[in-house]
Amino acid sequence: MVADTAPSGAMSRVYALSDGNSFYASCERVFDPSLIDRPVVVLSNNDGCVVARTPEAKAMGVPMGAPWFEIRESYLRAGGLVRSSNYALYGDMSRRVNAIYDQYADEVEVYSIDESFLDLTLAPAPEQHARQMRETVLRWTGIPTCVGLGPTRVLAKAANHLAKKRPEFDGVCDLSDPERRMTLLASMEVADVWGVGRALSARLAANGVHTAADLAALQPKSARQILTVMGERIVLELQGVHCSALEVTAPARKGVAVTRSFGRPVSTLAEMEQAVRTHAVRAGEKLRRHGRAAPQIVVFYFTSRHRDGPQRSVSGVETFPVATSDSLALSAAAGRLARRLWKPGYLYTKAGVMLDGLISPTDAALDLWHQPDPRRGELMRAMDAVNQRFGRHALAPAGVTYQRPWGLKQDMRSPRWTTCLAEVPIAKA
DNA sequence: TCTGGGGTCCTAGGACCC
DNA sequence: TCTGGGGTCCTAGGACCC
Repeated sequence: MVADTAPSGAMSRVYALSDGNSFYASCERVFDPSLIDRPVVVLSNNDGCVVARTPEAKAMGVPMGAPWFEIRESYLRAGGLVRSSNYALYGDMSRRVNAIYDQYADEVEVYSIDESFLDLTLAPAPEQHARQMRETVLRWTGIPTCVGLGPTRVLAKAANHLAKKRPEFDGVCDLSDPERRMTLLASMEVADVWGVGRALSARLAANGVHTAADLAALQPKSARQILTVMGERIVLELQGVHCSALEVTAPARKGVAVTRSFGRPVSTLAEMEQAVRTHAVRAGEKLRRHGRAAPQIVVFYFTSRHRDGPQRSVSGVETFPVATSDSLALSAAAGRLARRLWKPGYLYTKAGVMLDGLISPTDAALDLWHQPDPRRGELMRAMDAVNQRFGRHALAPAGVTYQRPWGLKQDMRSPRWTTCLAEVPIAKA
């Protein structure tokens, strides 16, 4: 039996999932018309692998996640175009798109840089409403989107998947109607259901579950046996039973990590120390932006499995007397850990700083012997304000430099068209 | 030369306690 | 003769997501 509303007569809702098509690549196209109708890929940090592809690049057979060094030659030879990722641009475009969603929906949950859940329950004709919204987003920002509609978030996600894959939907798919829903879910592989990855779909296949409709037809109890509570929730939501609401206000951060591959391998302690101290300062900025404090810091670094030579992977932790978001304290601790863990004779390729178990600074355990210096808070606020005004690298603690030979590769980054005054486009008469 | 970065949630199992 | 059992807390690791 298929339940179509939440129990006890609760009002059934209409959720939408709207996302930008090939979002990063679409952002690049908005400001560079020479990319229109051409194959374009956008690369991950460090120009490592492909993270976004225009339909033309997909048609050339470039797989998602393809290592750039592997496809580079043949891709460029075939006329493909490429950009390093430009997060300043994508983040700003995302903000603009969400500002439009806000005008069309009662509530918006920003789920990721290119996806938002919308509550369209009060819209008289949700599908029409979604089509109008889609047109407005395209006209005002230049970003093409697809929208999926359904009574639960899992169904809205599934509908969005169908809207993207099936041109006949023209960018909007509605799974509100139970009969139509079962027909369409039967055409969808179970691995394409939100929350079902490689491991779970293998487990499901062993139980004869191959399509999204098969999964929706399971008894929630058997789903729980096969997939634990997550699976039970997915099945209920596929059946139209509302289990998860929108998270309109972002929940407090639990962890923060800053990790980077090096532009080239690092073999000296001086460089390693500088790298992790720089990561720690960035982590401190994130902590303060989210209003959190870290009780401890973890530093790690390792060599690459993809390289010959001796391998080494280490990590160490230092606990603070009082949870902190002070960049100077974080950086000093990171430096100590880097030294403590150091062993020469290796080509290290990646290092990172992780802060977990974050708390609110006001909950930081008060310690009679370790009273935080109030001037440190002032200093951090001043530093953040200066960097906000004059750019991220304007002011940094000693021992942290942004002239890093070990830093990122991003040789093909487009200008920060919308967020950096020196790089805004100039219209010619 | 060369394979991203940053999150969340859940579970199993060990430590510890009474 | 005979050597408990149940609860809680924490952590590591797996799985998933974009």
